[in-house]
Amino acid sequence: MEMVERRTRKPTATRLTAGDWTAAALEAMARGGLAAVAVEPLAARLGATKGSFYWHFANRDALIEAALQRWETDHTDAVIALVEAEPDPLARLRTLIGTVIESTAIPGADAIELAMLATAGHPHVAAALARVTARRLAYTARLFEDLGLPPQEAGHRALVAVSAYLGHAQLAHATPGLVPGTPEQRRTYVDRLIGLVTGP
Amino acid sequence: MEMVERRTRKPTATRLTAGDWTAAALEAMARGGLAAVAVEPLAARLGATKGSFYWHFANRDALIEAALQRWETDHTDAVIALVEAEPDPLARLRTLIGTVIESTAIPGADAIELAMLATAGHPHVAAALARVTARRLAYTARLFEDLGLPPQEAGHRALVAVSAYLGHAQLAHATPGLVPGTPEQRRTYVDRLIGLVTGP
DNA sequence: ACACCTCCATACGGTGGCGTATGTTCTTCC
DNA sequence: GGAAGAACATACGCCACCGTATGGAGGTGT
Repeated sequence: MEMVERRTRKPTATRLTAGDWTAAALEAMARGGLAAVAVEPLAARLGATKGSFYWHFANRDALIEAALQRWETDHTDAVIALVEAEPDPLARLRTLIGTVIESTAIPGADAIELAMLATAGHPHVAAALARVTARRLAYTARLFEDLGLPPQEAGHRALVAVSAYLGHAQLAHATPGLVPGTPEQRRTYVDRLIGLVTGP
Repeated sequence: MEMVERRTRKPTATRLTAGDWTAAALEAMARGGLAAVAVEPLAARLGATKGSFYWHFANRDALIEAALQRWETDHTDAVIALVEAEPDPLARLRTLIGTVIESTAIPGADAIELAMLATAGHPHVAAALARVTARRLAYTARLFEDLGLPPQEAGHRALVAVSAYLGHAQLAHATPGLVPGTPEQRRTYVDRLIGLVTGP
């Protein structure tokens, strides 16, 4: 809600790059969804005008596409890299589930993801979402296979696990009170969830 | 973009009721989300004008509130009533999970629900969603308690089950190709899901 | 059959966002 | 240090939607 300071933002940064716009677009998307990725509000937030934007991008859709691509590459492999550091398959699965469930408790951590799910009707969003989800499912299924499960069984459990994460993210966002609130409650819940998806 | 035919729609239906507007609002919400619940498009779709709408409702928000309330009362107890017809707790759980997962395979069946999750930021939507979700969780937890599980354990499994449903609905909507496609695949998946959430 | 109330159409002003056209400043490079 | 181009500002027309104001068509009772 900054009031005046229009021309006194940063000592540098009089000029903007395309990356500044995509970053602002992702930030806006995290707060207000895809609808908040609007040229003029973004320009106001960046202390610029549309004239700048339409030099860097052809139109709003081009910005959305660029922002999604950036998110996809930046964010997708982060968790996988973290998980891959664990030694054995079971520890990797624990780390994976624990990390993603814990992320739902951090306000705004999954905001972009939820915004994308909320706008799955948009072509670019649907495409990005499909790629990321496919990779997640494949990776999770591979973890179950490493645990010794046959492919179909591993696929089913991966689907349950990913669904449980997505649903949990939804619940944590839409109805925070109905989800484990304290870190300990989350820990025991995560343990129980892991126990169920790795059950006999 | 209809050109003329303004007064030649249905033989009857010259006058509209508030219920007609809420029904149209829910239909629009199922197709295009909350943003599609717009007064003028709805009026055009109903063959009327805004003059009619603003006689029945104070503003757009009042329509949204009425539509949500109608959905909440109409749709909430439907599944529960169906499930409650089953004899024993395990059969109820099977029917519940089978029904809701199967509903994700029917195109547009969960559209309103997904639209609401997509717009959980809206106050009325958040409130309706919280009420419905709370009742679902409580009911599902009660099913697990009827299976002989202690309250906390039942609550955890209910959370897993509801999350798995919500996540599955998201996946089925956003990335239909990554979810069991044929009825048989769904059946075996549902069996496996039930087996996991009812596991030891 | 006439006044009345209900229900609706028409017309209007306002807002917020998109995209374009054109001028303006800053940079860079010779 | 001046021209060329890059990066931006300004101003405009356009569209979609919200909400209001006002008048006019229906029924309805008496």
